[in-house]
Amino acid sequence: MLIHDDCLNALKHLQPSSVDLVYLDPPFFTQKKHKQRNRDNSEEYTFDDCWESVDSYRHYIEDRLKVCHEVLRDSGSIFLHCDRTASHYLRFALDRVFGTSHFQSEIIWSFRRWSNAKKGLLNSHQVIFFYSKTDQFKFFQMYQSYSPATNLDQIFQERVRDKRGKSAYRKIGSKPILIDTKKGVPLSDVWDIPYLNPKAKERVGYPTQKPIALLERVLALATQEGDLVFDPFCGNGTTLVAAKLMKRRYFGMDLSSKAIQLAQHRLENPVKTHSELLQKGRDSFRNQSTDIAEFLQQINAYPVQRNKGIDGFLKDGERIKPIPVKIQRHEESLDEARKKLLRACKSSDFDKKLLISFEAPSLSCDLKHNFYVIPSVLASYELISSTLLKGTSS
Amino acid sequence: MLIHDDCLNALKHLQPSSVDLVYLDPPFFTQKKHKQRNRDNSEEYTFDDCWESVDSYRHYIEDRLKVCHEVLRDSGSIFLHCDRTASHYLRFALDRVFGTSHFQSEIIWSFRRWSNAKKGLLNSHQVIFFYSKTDQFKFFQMYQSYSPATNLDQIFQERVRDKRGKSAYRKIGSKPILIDTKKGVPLSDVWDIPYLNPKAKERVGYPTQKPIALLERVLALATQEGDLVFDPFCGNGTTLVAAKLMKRRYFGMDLSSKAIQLAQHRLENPVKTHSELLQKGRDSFRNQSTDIAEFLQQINAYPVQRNKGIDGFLKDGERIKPIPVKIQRHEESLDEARKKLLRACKSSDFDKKLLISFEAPSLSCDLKHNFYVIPSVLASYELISSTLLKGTSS
DNA sequence: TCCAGAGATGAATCCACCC
DNA sequence: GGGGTGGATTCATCTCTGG
Repeated sequence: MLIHDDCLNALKHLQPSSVDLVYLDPPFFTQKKHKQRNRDNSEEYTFDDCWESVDSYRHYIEDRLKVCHEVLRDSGSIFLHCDRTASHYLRFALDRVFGTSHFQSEIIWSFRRWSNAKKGLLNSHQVIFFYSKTDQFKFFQMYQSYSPATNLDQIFQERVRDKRGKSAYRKIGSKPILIDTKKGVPLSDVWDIPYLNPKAKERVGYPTQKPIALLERVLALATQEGDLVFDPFCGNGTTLVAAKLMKRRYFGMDLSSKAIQLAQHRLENPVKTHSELLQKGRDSFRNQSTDIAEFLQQINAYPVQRNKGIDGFLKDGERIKPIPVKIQRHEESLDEARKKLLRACKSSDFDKKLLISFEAPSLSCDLKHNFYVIPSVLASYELISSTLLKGTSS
Repeated sequence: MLIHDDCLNALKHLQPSSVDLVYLDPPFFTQKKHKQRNRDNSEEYTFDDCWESVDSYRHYIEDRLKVCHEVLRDSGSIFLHCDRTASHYLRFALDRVFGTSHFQSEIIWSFRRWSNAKKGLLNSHQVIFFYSKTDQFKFFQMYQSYSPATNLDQIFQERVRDKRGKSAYRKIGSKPILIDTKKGVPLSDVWDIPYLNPKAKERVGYPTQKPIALLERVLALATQEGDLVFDPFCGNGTTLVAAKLMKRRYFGMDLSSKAIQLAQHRLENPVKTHSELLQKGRDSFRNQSTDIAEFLQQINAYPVQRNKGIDGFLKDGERIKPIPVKIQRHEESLDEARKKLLRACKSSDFDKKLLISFEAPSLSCDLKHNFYVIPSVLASYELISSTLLKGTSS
């Protein structure tokens, strides 16, 4: 259900104590007008985030939070999305409306972002406050995998306390007792979820669009199938799309009729980016074994992850053009490795190329292609820099 | 320099406008008494974090922030460490004393933690607010490496704007032009720095001890050699130790004489954990190639990272004991793989073991050792679960 | 019914020992 | 002797009990 109205009037359309989850992404008090054009430039979406004063902003928010509180069931929760500009005001308002003791989590949505360097740190997170209406709230624990540094062997061993109260592993004879497989680590409050890619199909051109994956996680934590989800500032309707995909009922409101139209349209044809990054996580792109990574570090090169022919680029401030490096794999012949590197370089104008080989007998150089081969046993930053980096061609 | 006194009196010891960086880690308004014993149980360190009301806490902090503001140079900055309990109050205080426009960053210190599960998300971050005294503040940009998902090839291509103002890659003929090597991505405001390990030598037994690595990053961002660093709640003196190691001058105050003694002692013998984790990052423990990881996922097994003989454990809720799995590598013979798995299992009472082999001709089972070998071409969750997981022994 | 304090808990990490 | 792996330790915890 979608209503074009101020959410202050939500009670005209919703029963009190009927909603299981409120997710809202209100204006952030940026004091700016936000605009963005859609894909074919035919429409411009805007919203206004300018206020007379902090106080008027605070009142505006607090009044609407009160309505949210009223429509929520006792077992319900609210997730409030904010950026750093006014997060403290928003949390204050939540404390007042929901009560300090119903604060559950400060969720950090962390993402990687491309941006020009400014003075200072690159802002790459937003905050989601999670409050429950009462102490008895719906919550479905999720688990994440153990850290790679964890000693899993040991985690599976049963423990007891000895007489002095120290913990020890229970053993029969010399062998420890194994216990049932564990589920993993409870989900942390720092969520690394990629930002909606500028080219993602999921994008509809509305400002501040959130990835569906983020909303899916929120819905999975606090609702079941059939539950009612309410988004009082629904905008382009990401929350509602996520709800629809996950078989929750949904109700959205927005002051902009264009937003409502857009959301309506999205709900009829929900598109979710099938992104490998979103599904498998950033690390799935890491295809280098640690050996290779260490080798690259040794010769002072940047690692490159998504290229079969190039493993890294040599770092050197004085050179204008980077030099691609490939490290021969044990399952590759020297000639195969050579071909892969050349193929990968075909479409660019690298002037020199470097192959590190474990089977080449000595340093060699094919001057026609400016192709250097260095045996891995000799490879060092010093040798490389004296051979390749000195004769700079710009 | 270390002074045993309330930092409200800092001006007795410090000139106004003399300090380059203030880092503080004040009480968090947890309304609890915090204690911890040191390594050999000879000393107990405590501090009190109980307050009459939020207001008294707020005043306490605000008064001390005013002193910090006064001792700071115009080019100086303040980093205020807080947890989620009262971060909004602290930020209000900073806004009032330093001015909203001097807010620079909300830094998220994120870590992995071990704690028993509760209803809700596992709290695993703390917040550091970064404010500058003026707009002209010292800041030394740091860079981190590109995300593995980044297409580095493309980053190195020069870009220009076309007539319509859209950016495009500059090409000569069909080949893109390569530009100078880049420095990396500007440091983000989400910092993943491991929590101080329970067994770390760096630990001195004082509650809430922060890792030196965290402080080093703060100091590197906002100070140079010789600069003066002030910690008004220095506790065990981590900030000062970091300052000393980085050749900054330092000044610490604390209300507890035990803390001052401890800090003094630490400064005389600064110990910093030489941690592989801190140096190389968590991913250095990941020694599995993506192929192996995908294979494990396919057969529904937990990956194990730190073991030459065991690559994973089969997941199954109904079984009592986990079953270790090894996947034969191409550079290993079947017999080597077999031996490695058996050796790794020696000290535990696993009842079944599974080896996935690319050279075994067919499924085989050594009943004496309960050792199963499955050819990799046949390996699937269905086969494995019907062969190994059904006949449960508890 | 609420609060304080005791008791149970669990995985991430460094360390030290062992081949 | 040096890399690998088992073991110990911890709680700006979390939960439960009893007064």
